[in-house]
Amino acid sequence: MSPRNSVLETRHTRRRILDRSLAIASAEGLEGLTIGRLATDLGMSKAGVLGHFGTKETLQLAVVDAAAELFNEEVPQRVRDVPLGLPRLRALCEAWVSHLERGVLPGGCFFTAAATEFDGREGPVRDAIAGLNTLWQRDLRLHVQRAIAAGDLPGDTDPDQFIYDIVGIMLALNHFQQLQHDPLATSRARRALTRLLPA
Amino acid sequence: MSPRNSVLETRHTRRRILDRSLAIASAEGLEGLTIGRLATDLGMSKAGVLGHFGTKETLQLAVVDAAAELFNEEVPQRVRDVPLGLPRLRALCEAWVSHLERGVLPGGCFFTAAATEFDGREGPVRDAIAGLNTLWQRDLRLHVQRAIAAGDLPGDTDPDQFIYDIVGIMLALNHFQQLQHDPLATSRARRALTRLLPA
DNA sequence: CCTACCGATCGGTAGG
DNA sequence: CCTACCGATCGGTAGG
Repeated sequence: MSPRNSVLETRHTRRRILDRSLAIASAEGLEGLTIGRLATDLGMSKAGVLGHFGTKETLQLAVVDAAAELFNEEVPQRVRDVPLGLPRLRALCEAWVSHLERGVLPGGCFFTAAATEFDGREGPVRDAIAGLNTLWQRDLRLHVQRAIAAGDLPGDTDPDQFIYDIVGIMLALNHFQQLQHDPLATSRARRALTRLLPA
Repeated sequence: MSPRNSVLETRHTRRRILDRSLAIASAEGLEGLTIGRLATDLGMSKAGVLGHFGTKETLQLAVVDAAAELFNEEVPQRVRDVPLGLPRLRALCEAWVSHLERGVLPGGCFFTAAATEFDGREGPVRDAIAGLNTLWQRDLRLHVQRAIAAGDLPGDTDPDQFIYDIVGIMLALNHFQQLQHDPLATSRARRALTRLLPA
């Protein structure tokens, strides 16, 4: 990578590249993220950037990973002390809304952008995005099932239908926020979630 | 354009370009739609393609227009005989689901793809997408308001919240269909809509 | 980490 | 509608 830099500095540079990549990719997509643009933004050479990842696809995979890590810190980690089942499910959704409300990434939800961009393609990047999506939905389903078992949700609740509804609410939030700049988007999301998740 | 072709042939070529563009753009995005790719697919030269539009941006705007026209034929036009208010709203949503179910475009909903791709940018293409979105939602709102006035929806219904919910259901349909290839996506959408729109 | 390249492709133009 | 170009940028490599 760099014959002059220490391991620590190398790691720090990699982090800088990934942070900038997340910001760019959330707004312009994982293809709009070009090595040249990244190099200019960071005041580096293209070869310097690419040296950390080898190929653009490896960079894209690293960015997807970094996005998953960020989401994990922003949502599940923040509510890990909340009791399992319905309370946890409610807390997860609220943390999710709050994450989008705070505009952590300039282009809104990274995974919505990446999923829409790559759902019509093939390859490891698409697979990584779809896989993380599946994992997250499996996690949500677990809490829905627990809530049903505890009697906090009606016994005839269809867990997958329930997750479908939650995902729809979150996709709509991102949509109204990013495309229409609608300041009421988050309160609409919260209202829809309150209706879905009884107190 | 073409000194050898008649006006009719020219119009036909333009139509061919737009049809192919819609297919490409729904799957690969409006940026992934390149002049060279389009020319190869259609067995034309790049200059031949570009001659119909002048610039790529003009082509993109024409594609957005063509997508709006297609959606109009596929959804509102098909249910224009259904009584206004709740019946019409239900028919519109069903035609919308059916449009996505039939996979009219290979990449799913053009506007979901285009909106996600351009919501972080500026310029006439973004404005066109956002404008059409606003128009369509205004149309939906009209029917919601009529349904409320007719007593077919509760008097305390918030029209914008209602539209938010519908949009979420449709976005989730496209999401589960395109990313997860979930064959149950359409039936989930219909179930969610049935719950929202009383019979 | 850099400079200095490479072939391929981008959007677009000139001229017929 | 075509051929034949243009400069700019793409991802990527060689070599230090």
